[in-house]
Amino acid sequence: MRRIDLSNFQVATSETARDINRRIVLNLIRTHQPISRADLARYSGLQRSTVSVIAEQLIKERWITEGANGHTPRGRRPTFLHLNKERVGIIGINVRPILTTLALADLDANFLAQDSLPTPQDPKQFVSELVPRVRKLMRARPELTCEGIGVSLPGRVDLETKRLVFAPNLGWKDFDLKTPLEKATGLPVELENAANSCALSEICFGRRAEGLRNLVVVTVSEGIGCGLILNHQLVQGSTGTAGEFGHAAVVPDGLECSCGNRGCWEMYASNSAAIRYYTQAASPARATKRRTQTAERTINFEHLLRLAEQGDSKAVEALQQMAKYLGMGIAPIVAGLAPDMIVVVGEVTRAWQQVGPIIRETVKQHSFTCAETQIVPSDPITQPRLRGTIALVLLKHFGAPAIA
Amino acid sequence: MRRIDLSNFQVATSETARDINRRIVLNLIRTHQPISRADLARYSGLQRSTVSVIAEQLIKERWITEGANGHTPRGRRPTFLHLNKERVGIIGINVRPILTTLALADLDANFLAQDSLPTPQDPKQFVSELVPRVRKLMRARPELTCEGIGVSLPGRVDLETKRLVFAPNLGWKDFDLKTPLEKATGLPVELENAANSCALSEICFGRRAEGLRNLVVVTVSEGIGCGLILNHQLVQGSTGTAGEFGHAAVVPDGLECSCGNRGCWEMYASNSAAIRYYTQAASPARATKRRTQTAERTINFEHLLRLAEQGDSKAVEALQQMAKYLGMGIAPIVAGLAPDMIVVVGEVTRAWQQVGPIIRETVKQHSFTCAETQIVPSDPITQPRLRGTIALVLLKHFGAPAIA
DNA sequence: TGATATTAGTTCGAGCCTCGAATTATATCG
DNA sequence: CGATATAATTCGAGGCTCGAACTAATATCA
Repeated sequence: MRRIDLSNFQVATSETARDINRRIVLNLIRTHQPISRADLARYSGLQRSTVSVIAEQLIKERWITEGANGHTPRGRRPTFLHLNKERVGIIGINVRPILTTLALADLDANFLAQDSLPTPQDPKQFVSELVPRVRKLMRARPELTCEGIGVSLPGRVDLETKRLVFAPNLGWKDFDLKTPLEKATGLPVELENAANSCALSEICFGRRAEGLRNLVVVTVSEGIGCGLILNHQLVQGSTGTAGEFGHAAVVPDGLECSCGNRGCWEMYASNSAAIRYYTQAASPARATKRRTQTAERTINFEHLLRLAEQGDSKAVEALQQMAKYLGMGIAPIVAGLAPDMIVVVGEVTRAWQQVGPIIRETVKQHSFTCAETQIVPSDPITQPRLRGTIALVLLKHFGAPAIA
Repeated sequence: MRRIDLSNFQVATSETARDINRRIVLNLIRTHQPISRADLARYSGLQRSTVSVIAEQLIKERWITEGANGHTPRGRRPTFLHLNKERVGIIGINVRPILTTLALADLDANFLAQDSLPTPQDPKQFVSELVPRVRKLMRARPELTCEGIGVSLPGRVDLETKRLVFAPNLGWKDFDLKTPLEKATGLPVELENAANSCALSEICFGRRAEGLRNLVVVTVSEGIGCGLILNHQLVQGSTGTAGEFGHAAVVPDGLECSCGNRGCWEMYASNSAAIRYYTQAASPARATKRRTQTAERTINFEHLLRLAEQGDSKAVEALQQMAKYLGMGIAPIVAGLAPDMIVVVGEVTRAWQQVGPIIRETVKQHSFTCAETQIVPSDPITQPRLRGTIALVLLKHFGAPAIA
């Protein structure tokens, strides 16, 4: 039961009921397509007449189209409805420190065209390089009306100003990406943290996680980020910085982190940490802090994974150590939020056969009730970071209406 | 933006708009009373005619009443509306290991009558002792129609079965309190964990926390519990066990906890922990584990607080140690959930002048961005545990409607 | 082959809801 | 007293869902 937010509510008008039911029908079509009007009425509980009117409206607005006829044991054959893939396009942009990928997607969140560019150091230059590529993507399928642009960022976006306020890996500080992108393209732009994007991708399109009420995504790369879906909603916190469990301490008075805190989770369970474990094991005598940092430049995580796959015992041990700390950081999340599922995103999932059992075991040891929480790796094929940006835009039409 | 839950949604009917607007109006009356229809229209954005119809309906159903006339510089005087305190009663029950308190409250969550009883060991006996007292409370103001019973419990309630599944301090195991209480009284019963109740109390009636979007309540007594309000909603987790940050580790391989984990937060920051710190300091030689446990029976936390108030340095140090660990456990919550406010509930708030600054300082040191999160003590006068049970019942009428 | 049963989808009036203009009620001020 | 202003009500227009009645299409069976 939600409390009504008296500082920001929407009253109901005569069209509110339609808005609500239309969104429900649209969602049912998306998840059950192809589906007949009669079945929509059965699934939704609405009258067949009401479904017909809504369907007519959706067809007129070209959100859905009629398809082939279905089969029934007896009686008139149903007309199938399905989402109109020829109507709407969404641009998704996944900004990462080295490479930015972008794509045009249809209503089913299938990618129709993709592109990528090296991420420049300067955010202004980034915008000027990005805009022509966005335009090119839009021209790739000119029959599609572009509904908006979703952007996934390795940082945090201020809830009010929509400015990027914290992106240490990018080196950008307090930059407004939304306004110039909207001006240049004429499309509404939605920004979101990468972990949050992944979380949206999972609950909207995830094979196992779709529709879950409570889900936590843990993105593991140079740092660790968390995307929290609780009560079917993204948790952004008071200023948009929720999810920074990566900077919660797992080792009291441990290693100093760039955030100023000591013993942060991401100092022990990130890709960088695994590399540190490896180099320390490989050359224990020289394992001072300085040495470690220079070593990080010579071996990267990709390399480490390959070594582990080849059976290099030091690499395997480094991954196991990383997995143990991943589990130790996930444990309090399981205890505190009791999500239905935790999805791990990142290169480390490639070694899930070795890493997964250790994470699960550590969580089991360190958390109070994890019986119900599944811990699974994300499928990188689905490109959750990029696909989440599509969800970001689609939720405007498919999400629950803003009411009360 | 919320994703629509396709396994559990409500379509809109012709009455949905009224339901929504009615709840908005009811909330505006509650927070702004006395208030005129014209002002309600201004605050809500609804037409004056619509407000009038809704007000008429609420008056007819005796939720509100017309009061005195107001004053305006010119023009017809407004008729004030306010909640009808003579209409609805709510029974609240706060179950604690030693003492159970219960009260009858009005629509403004003011207590009209209170009662208490020693909590018996046997849950069945508890029900049979409780029921006559509930009936007595209802008879105290026979003109009030009782809307329901809210119960706050030191344990966790399974979301589906509504059974109490985990209440170590009570010694009850998997007990159904709801069904017998509903049968005996004929009233709907809502059960909720005590920390969650406090959280509801704070966002519904709290002086500082009312209406906050993201709030975490930390209840500190023999153990530590957390009530999470995120996006104006209680977070219950997949099975109703969310909030058990008390069983997240703050000390790796630390003291063994009854939950089986090691180094749990509540082993270091609960009242019991403070007592352990005190007894260890008072007789360091005999501070084996066994000794400590027997000592706990001789000194209680109440006693410790009084010693600290009198300036006993060992007692003060014990509280400071407790405060430090409180801060260390709050830090990851601040980092991970970025709430607008953290409210600390428990006896320890009596020593807030000493404890508060240490908590704040520790959190500042150990969390990434706490600039926005206020950390405040709850006011025990407001009886948040008990008042939260009223919120539990009132939210059925004042909460956002279940839609889509 | 034609009657019957069955299912899909449409039509249309009843009833609920909000909106907004017009109207009524009641103040203050010069 | 009349002008002006504010509060509250009245009432028709238009949007919405419901549900009964109706049309359309198909399989079954005598």
